[in-house]
This record gives sequence, structure tokens and C-alpha cells, in this order.
Amino acid sequence: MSAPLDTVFAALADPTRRTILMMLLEDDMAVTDVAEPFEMSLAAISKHLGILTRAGLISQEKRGRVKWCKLEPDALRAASVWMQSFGQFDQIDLDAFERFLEGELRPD
Amino acid sequence: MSAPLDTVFAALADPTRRTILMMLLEDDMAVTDVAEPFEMSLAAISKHLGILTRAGLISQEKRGRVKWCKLEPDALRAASVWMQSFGQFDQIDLDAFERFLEGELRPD
DNA sequence: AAAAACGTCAACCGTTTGGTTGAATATGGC
DNA sequence: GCCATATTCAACCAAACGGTTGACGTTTTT
Repeated sequence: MSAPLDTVFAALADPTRRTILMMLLEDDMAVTDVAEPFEMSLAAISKHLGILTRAGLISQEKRGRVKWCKLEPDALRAASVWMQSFGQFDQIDLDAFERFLEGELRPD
Repeated sequence: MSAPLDTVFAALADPTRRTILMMLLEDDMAVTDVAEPFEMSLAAISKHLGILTRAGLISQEKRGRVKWCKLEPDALRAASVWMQSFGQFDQIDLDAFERFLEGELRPD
């Protein structure tokens, strides 16, 4: 299954979504509050949050009428490991990288 | 300028391009050789290589009639730093992160 | 009970993406 | 000079993306 890395990187490719992640770094937030600093509609932000949720980068829990958004740093670990394989190639954990190749890569 | 992270993450979001990066991890390769294991046209691979090049993830140098592709791990460092801010939040380099916020983030 | 607040859904729209094919442009070997 | 090799370009296509608006369903407040 190549999906996880696909969706995580695709989610991170949008600056609005990266900004949202950074906002959530400070504290959990309601959808409306996430949307407030942006100049786009609430529906657009709701979509962005859906993409972040499907990528596993955040979780959403509804309490009463407000839906709380929470950062989920675990999803970033897989991607982070992937990137370190290149960025810090000298410090690479070759076993982890091999396991990654087995599970994720299948060239054609 | 938010472009670098945008283009790097967008480039990484495609499994074909991630596979190409991994192939280049072993050695520099000519475009035709990169394309060989894939079931798509050479033109398609050429486009993928263009995207990786514009993202700074690889470089291409033409020698004779063959264009050599070379991994450029530096471009991954910025993105890697970005991700570690979340993934290993306990080990975060706060100074680097602040610098990142100054340069890259501008919420609206 | 009515109104306001919170959030999503559905339909739409223009742009980008990932692929195709066929022609074009070097460069190298005979 | 001629043909094969290596790569890109241009035009096209369907599907996905990022945004909008308006209607809708819940929950809270008054």
C-alpha cells in the first residue's frame, strides 16, 4: 500500500494545510477558530481539515456542537523516516530503510 | 516564499517520483535507464524528472546525448527539518523552527 | 418555540496533474 | 551523409484540486 505516504505528502504540499498544522501545534482548536485567520470560506477550511484527517495528520472529535481538531504527529514519522533516508544519508538506519523498501516500494 | 516546501512536498507526493529518487540513491542514471522499469512512456518519466528537478530534489547534466540524473539530498533537508518539528516534537530545535516560521509562514 | 452558532454536503467552476501520442531536436556511430 | 539513439516539445485528455455558494442537519441559547 503506497497510499499513506502519498496522502501525507500531498496533504503537506498545501501551504494552508501546513499553516493549520502549525496552529494546532500550540493547542487543539475548533473548526471555526481554525478558519478565522484565513481569507477563505469555512467550507474550504473544512475540506482542508478533511484532507489532513484522511492523511492521519490530525484527528477530529465532536463534543457538543463543536468539533475539535488535534494534531497527530505519528503520521509524520513515517514520512520523516522516509526523508531522512535521503537528507541524512550518512546517518541512515539501513534496517529501517530496507523494511520501508519491502513494504512501500514496488517499482511497477 | 512558500514555493520550496510546496514544490518539494508535491514532488514527493507521487509514488513514481519517490521510486525514482530511491533508484537514484544507488547511482546516477540516464533518463532512458530511469524510465526502463516503469510501464509508462519516456515522455511521462521526462516530465516527472522535470518536476523533481524544479523541486531541487535532483539535478540533470547533459553529457553528449545522454542526460544524467543525480540525487540532490539538500533540498530534502528543509522539508525534513519542517517535519521533525512535528514528528519529534520533544527533540525540536526551537531556534531553527522560529527561523522557519519567520521565513516561510505568513498565515493570510 | 425560535433563533443563533457550528459544521458539512452538493453542485458548480477554473486550473493543475499525470498520462498519452506524434513530431521535433540533438548527438553519436557507421 | 545516413540512420539509430536519447530526450524533449506540443497538443490533447480525463481526473483531481482548491475554491465558491447555498441549502441542510445539529446543538445551544434565549
